[in-house]
Amino acid sequence: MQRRASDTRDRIVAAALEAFAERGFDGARTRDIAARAGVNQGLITYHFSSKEALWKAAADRIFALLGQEFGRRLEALRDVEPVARLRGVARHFVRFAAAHPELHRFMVEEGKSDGPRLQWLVDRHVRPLYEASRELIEAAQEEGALLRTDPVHLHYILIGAATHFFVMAAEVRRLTGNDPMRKDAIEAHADALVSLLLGATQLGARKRKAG
Amino acid sequence: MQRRASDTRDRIVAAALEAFAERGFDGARTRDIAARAGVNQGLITYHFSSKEALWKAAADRIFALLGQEFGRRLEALRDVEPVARLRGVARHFVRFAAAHPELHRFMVEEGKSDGPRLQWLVDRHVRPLYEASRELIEAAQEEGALLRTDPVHLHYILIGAATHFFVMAAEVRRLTGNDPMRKDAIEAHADALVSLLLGATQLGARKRKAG
DNA sequence: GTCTATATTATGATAGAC
DNA sequence: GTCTATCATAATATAGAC
Repeated sequence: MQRRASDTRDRIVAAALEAFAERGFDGARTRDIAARAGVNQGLITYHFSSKEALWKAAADRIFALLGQEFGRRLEALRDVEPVARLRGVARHFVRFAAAHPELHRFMVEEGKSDGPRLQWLVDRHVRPLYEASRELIEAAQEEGALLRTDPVHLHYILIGAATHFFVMAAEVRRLTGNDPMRKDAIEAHADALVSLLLGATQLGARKRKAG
Repeated sequence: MQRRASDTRDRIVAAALEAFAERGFDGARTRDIAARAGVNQGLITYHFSSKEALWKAAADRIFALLGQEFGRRLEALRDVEPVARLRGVARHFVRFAAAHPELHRFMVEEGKSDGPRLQWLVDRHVRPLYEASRELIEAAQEEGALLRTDPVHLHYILIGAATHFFVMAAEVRRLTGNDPMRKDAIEAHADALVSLLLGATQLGARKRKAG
């Protein structure tokens, strides 16, 4: 019984995440979410008291997955030098963006205009990730391997560059006829991003710290 | 009379563009658009037969502005070498993204999921711009100044990197306390992007002009 | 826990006064 | 051209059967 309820809750949250990412908070319809989850609309009010509570559960779900993935990744990369660590994180981030474009669609929906939902998101999820990102960036900058600019610019450049191709997957498909979610396309995108960010500075901005 | 009607029409379209960019097609309310334009809701149906027609007028408005701006820019840069041309266009693109974040918010709203509106957008506005972008990229690649990857990756990397910082302006403000739309922030963002993209040195990228 | 109603509100579009 | 008033529909949230 409790097991079954938990499954239902989970299916609703997963469906809600998709819907909120695709159409935004206002655009998403609870009836549509219920239909995607294969349950009745009344159940949403039962498991979550309101649309906003459901939205928060959806946000928590995808950020939990992100944190889990990158916690593992950072753990594995703990002992390598900062540049290789940033390279590994950037590549992993591209793969995550391709596997879960709903995260970035969700974020763009809310990050555009201010309001209580954005405030909640920034306080609860965005700020910790931003601090971690900034640490990676600053460490790479101290090694002389990364452009010395205010990390906030590099942070948003990295996110935008890594995710836009997948966020706009439908446009890419219509424009090119190819699927951006194909494995080779994902890896090509990661290659390009990492090269631009860390690898291909022709004029020698890169400086090795030690051997 | 006709002059006044034209003004009203224009105010409605401008308000609609903001609303559609912020909340998407479904999220935007015609009553809210009317309020922003300072007119009655009934007038929208008078000037535009439907919400969708208003949406198309809003898209045409912002893409006309973009085409106008970049037509001028490309004209001015016609005789310079491809690398400098791409550099100039990229810098100008960052400034445009800061001045008109509504374009990219609007595009993300529609580019996420397929449908008749996206099809209309791609056929009418996106494809011509993509072809022009690809020409610039390929010319710079032939000079050996730009990473040799499928231009589609560089195109979306460029757009994402240039615009995300401004698309997410509200998040940036909450996160950092600073306004990404300030002139120095815009130029710093453009500097960072151009440096990463074309491998320019941190210091003298802007001083070197044609020749 | 899950469903079938239904209450209440807000939406896009219309009709008609001025 | 612009407004007020209203229709028909669809939204979230609620009530209550099972």
